[in-house]
Amino acid sequence: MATPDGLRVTRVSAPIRSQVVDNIRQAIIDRRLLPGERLVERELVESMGVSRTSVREALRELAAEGLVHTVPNRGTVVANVSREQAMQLYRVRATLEGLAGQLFAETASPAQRRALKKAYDAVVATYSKGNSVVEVKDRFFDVLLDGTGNDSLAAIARSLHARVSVLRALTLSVPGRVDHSMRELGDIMAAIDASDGDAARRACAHHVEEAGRVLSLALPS
Amino acid sequence: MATPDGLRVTRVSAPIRSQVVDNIRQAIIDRRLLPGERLVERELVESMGVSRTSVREALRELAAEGLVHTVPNRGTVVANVSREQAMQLYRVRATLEGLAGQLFAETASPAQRRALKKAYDAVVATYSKGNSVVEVKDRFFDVLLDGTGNDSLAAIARSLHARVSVLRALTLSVPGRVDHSMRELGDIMAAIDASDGDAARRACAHHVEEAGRVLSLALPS
DNA sequence: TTTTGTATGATAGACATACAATCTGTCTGA
DNA sequence: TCAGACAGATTGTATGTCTATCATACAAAA
Repeated sequence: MATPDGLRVTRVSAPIRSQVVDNIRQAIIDRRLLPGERLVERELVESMGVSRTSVREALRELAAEGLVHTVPNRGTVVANVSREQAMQLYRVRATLEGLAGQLFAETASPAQRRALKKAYDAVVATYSKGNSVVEVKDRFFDVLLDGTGNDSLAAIARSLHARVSVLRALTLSVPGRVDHSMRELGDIMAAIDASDGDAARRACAHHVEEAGRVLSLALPS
Repeated sequence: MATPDGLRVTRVSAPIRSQVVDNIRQAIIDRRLLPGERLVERELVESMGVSRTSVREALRELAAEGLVHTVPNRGTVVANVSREQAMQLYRVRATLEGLAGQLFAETASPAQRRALKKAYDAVVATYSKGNSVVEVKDRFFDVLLDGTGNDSLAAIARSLHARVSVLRALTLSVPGRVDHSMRELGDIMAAIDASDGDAARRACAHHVEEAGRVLSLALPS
């Protein structure tokens, strides 16, 4: 039977616990919850108006994602990414986003390329105005990951991105970083425009590696 | 105060929940639980002798790992890896294990290299006897991951490995695959012996890609 | 003064129970 | 035949209880 995607019914009632997961995850990514901050079950229960069951199950999910740490009998805290761990994560991210860039350059559809170009233009426009490029750059990489045709890769890359997002404030505070970053983004765009998979891979990997390098300078060792 | 590490008390009792996680995860990896099989909470409660709370929290962790799927109001099943998803996962694995091989070749200590050589010899010996090389080969890659010095990479690679392990029976059933596999392993070992990071990366990636290619032939499309 | 012992409070870990919500069949009656 | 009602099974959520562990404070002893 032909079932057009347009008719597909999205599940209306998401479990409460997944809303709890999303709330806490977003709060961590947005730095409303800072590394090391305790996530006391009772407080979460009260502030979110759900049962302890839902809160605990949500915390298990987040722990498995690596966004929080649970110490037996002591509770859960927002994961604190050490300097060394940050370097490790950036190394993995560089490799994976390199793969993402390559796949996009090699396989993305015209529509996906147009979407990426649009996202890129938004980054440039925001940069020109002197505003923070954080959101638009996230959007750019979101589009890029979607265009890889590899959902597993996208999911893993996004997960890693979330885990290091707690450090993002540091990266951006480094003077001159944003300018370099823009140039690297331009290189990525150029390689993709040329459908040069190998160049796209190198450009994406380089972009993340540079961010990691800058971060290592800004991080308290 | 000098506190020798030898006196440190390791946590005796892991949380029951994590034992439940380990049990189910191992059962999935060992194919005692097959893809699609339902994980009914009540049955798990009875068979493992723990409360429903512990079982549910364990299932949340496994779901976050991607080893099981939870459909709201319908329950949890062992994750079924589609052909396409398998290809995606192998692509990511190839990249990550390539990175692992490179890091090992470039940074592993002499002791770690000896351990890897030992694991390699065990694979060869088992192969010569005509026995299944599954376990010894897992051991080989375990040692390799440990020697990368990148725990984050090791954790992610192991997680991916677990997710595709449900398909392993298929890969091994392909005639001639084991011989090819042994040759690829030899290439990896040679590159690492030569401390040639780039060659090790290519050899490791190639090994996984070949496994994926063979799998794609064996998989019901 | 420093160390050791003890009390206490806060919190998580685990369990049992209860009930609501949802899905999956089966059965019924038009 | 088939829509709809119905029952059973299972998950989703909430709640109360008890225990284990940790942090802290403070008293007692050396």
